[in-house]
Amino acid sequence: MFLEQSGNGIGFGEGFKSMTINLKQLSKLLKLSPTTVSRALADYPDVSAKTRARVKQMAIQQGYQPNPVARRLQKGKTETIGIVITPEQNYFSDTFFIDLLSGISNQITRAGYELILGVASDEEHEMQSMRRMVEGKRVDGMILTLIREQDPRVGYLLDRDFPFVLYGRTRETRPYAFVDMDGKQAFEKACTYLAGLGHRRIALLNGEPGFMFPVGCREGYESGLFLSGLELDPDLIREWKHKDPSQSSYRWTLELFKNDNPPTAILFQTEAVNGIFKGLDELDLQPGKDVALIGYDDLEIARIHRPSLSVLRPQAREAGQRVVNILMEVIKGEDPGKFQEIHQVEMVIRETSLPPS
Amino acid sequence: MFLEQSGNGIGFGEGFKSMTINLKQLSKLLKLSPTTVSRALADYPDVSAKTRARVKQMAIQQGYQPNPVARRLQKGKTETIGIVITPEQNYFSDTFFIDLLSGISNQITRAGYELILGVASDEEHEMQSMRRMVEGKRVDGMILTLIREQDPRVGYLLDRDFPFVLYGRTRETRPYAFVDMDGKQAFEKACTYLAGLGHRRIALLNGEPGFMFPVGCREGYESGLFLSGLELDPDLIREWKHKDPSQSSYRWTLELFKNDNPPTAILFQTEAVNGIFKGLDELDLQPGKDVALIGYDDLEIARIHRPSLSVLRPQAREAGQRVVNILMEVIKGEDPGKFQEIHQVEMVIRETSLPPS
DNA sequence: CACTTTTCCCAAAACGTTTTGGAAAAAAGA
DNA sequence: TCTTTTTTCCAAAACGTTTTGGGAAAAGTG
Repeated sequence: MFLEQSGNGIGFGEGFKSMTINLKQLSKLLKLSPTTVSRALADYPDVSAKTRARVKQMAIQQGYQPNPVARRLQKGKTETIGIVITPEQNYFSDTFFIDLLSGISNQITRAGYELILGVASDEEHEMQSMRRMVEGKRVDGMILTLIREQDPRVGYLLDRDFPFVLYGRTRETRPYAFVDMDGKQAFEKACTYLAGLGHRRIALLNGEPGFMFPVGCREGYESGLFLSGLELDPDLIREWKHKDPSQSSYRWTLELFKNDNPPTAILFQTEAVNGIFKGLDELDLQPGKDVALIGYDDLEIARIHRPSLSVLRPQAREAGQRVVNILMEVIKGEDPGKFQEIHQVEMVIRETSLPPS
Repeated sequence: MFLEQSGNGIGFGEGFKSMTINLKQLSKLLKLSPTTVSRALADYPDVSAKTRARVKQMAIQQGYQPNPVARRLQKGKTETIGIVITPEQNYFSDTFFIDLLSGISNQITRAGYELILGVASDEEHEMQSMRRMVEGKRVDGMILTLIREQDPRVGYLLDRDFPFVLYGRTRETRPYAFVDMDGKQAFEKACTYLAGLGHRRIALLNGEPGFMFPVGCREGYESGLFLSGLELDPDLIREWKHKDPSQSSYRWTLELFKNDNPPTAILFQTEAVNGIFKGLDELDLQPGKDVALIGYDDLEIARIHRPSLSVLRPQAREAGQRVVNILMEVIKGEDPGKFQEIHQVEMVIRETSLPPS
C-alpha cells in the first residue's frame, strides 16, 4: 500500500510532454527497489553485474534520466555555476569573449553542471546579480571576468568562503584561484620584437586604469623597452576608455603624432584598432608601412583588414576550460591558492609589423 | 521527537558559509509550524495579519530565503529558461545581441527565474544542447534566436508541446509564439527614403539564404522599389556569408561596381559594413558622398565611423523583455498562437544617406 | 553440518519546500 | 446556551532522488 501512494503507475494515456519516466516507475518495471536501481546506475559495487546491466539497459530503453532538481536537493548541491557579464564594457566586441564563454560552457556541460548567466548594466547590478546567486543558494561556484584592480567581488566571496575562480587577477593578499594570460610576457615579446626590427619610438595605447589587464601590458612594455635598451617616454603612453574604445583611441592616436618625435610603432589592445586606423588614415599614415602595429587579441578585424594586423593571441577557449576544471576542484574543497595559472600568449606576425621606413 | 529528527537547531558555531537559515529553523524561532510560516510569506489569507507581519519581519531579520531547489522540486517547475547561442554565426559581433540578452536576462530575474546558457559550435551541437535542457528536465521553456527558414528546433519543440518563444520567425504552419522585428517595413522605409532622395540604382547586400531575417529584408526592398516606381535589377542584389561577413561583403561590393550602371546606394545589414567600407575605399568611392548607405542594426561602428552611418535600429532590449513575458504566459498554459508580435524598426538618419551626386 | 563471510538487495530517512485536508479556537447566529 | 460559521493554525504527505543501515540469501570455511 505504501508503494502505491502516489498513484503514478506506468502511465498509459499521457501526453508527449510527461512521457518521461521516473525512478520509481523504472524500478517497478524492473521489479527492483528504487534503491537498487539508483545504485546500479551509479555503479555501486553492491549490485551484481547482471542486474546492473539489466538496469542500465532498461534505463536507456525507457530514456530514463534522473530528475536533476531532485538530485540537487538530496545532494545538497546545485550543480550550477554562475557568471555575470556586463554589456557596457564591451565584452562582446568580438570573438574573444565568446571563445572564453564557449570553453567555459562546454566544460561545465561535460561535468553535468549548468551555467547560469546574469547580465548587469553596471558595477552595482553586477554585485547584486552575484549576491542573488550566492546568497540565494543558486550556484555552487562563481566565475569572474574583467577583473578590476580593487575588485569588491573578490573580497565578498573570500569573506564567505564561497568557491570562485577569476579569469584574470586582482590586488588581494589572501590566496585565491585564477587563470590569467601573461600580458606582461606578451607585451614584452611584442616590444622587443619591434625594437629588434629597428623601432626606437614605440608607443603604448593601453586600456584605462582600474582594470587589471592593462597593468601587465604596461609592465611588459616597460620591460621590453628596458631589455632593448630604449628609454621610456611618458609622452608615448596613452589610455583609451572602455565605454568608448574607438573614439578615445582615435583621439589619442592623433595626439601621439603631434609629438615632435612621433612613434614609429604602437602597441595596443585590438579592441581599440578602429580608432587607431581612423586616426592614422586622417594623418595620411599607412598602417604597417609608416607605423608598425601589434594588437592584443586576435579579433576578426585583425585578420580581414588590409594590411592584416599582427597580434598577440591569447587562447581563450583553453583558458575557459581550465577555469572550469579549477572551479570544480575548489568546489570539492581543494585549496584555491594551489590554482594560480598564467598562460602564455603567442604572437602572430602579419602585415603590420615591418621595420621602420 | 519527530520535530527533532534532523538535529538542525538554530546553529551556533557554524561558519559563514552555512549561516543561511532554514524554513524549519525559522519556524522554530517563531514558535510556529513550517506550514504557517510558508503560508505567511506567500500571503495566504488563512494566516492572521498579525502573525504574517511577525513572520515577515523575522524572515527579513534572519535573512531567510527559501531554498530554490527545494521549492522547484515541490512545485514541479525548474523556474529556469534555456537559451543556446552559437559563436560561429557571429552573434556577438556587437552590442545588438548583448542588448537582446540583457533584456531577456533582466526580465527573467524579475520573475525569479534563472537563465541557463548553452554555447554550441554548430547546428548539431545546438540541437544537442537544447535536447539536454528539454529532455533532462532542466528548463521550463526555451528561447530561440537566429532562426532558420527550416528550423528543426521549432518542429522538435512543437512535437513535444514544450513551451518556447522565437526571436524571429520560421516557415512552420502550426501556431507558435514569436517576437520579430519588422525587417520588411524597415527596408521598405529605407528604400523609399533613398528613392525619395533621387536614388534610382539601389543595391541590396543581404544576409545569406537559409536564415529567416534576410527574407523580410528582401521583401521590404522589393516593395520599396515598387512603391517608388523603380525596377528590380537582380544584378543589384548580393548575399554575404555568415561565416565571414566582412570578407564576402568586401568582394560583393567590388562586384556591384563592375556593373555598367552601378548603384548609387546600398542597403545592407550593418554586420557587413567593414567589408563595404573597405570595398568602397579600394574603389575610391566616398561613403555617403558617392554612395549612400543604410545599414540594419545600430552597431558601435555605425556611430563612430566618419561619416557616421545611417541605420535602421531595432529595439533589442525591449524585444528581449517581450520574449520573456510571452514565454511566461506560454509556460502558464496560454495558447502560443496568441503571441505573435512584430515590432517596428526606427530609421536613424546620419551622414551616409545623402542624395546622389 | 554449523559457522563465518561475502554478495546482493531493500526499507526508511533525508534533502527543504509547498499543498492538502483537516482541527481547534474564536466569533457569529439562533 | 447551543449550533453554525469563520478564523487561524498545523500534521502529514508529496516532489524524486541518494544515502544509511541493515538483512536475507548465497558462498566459503572448518
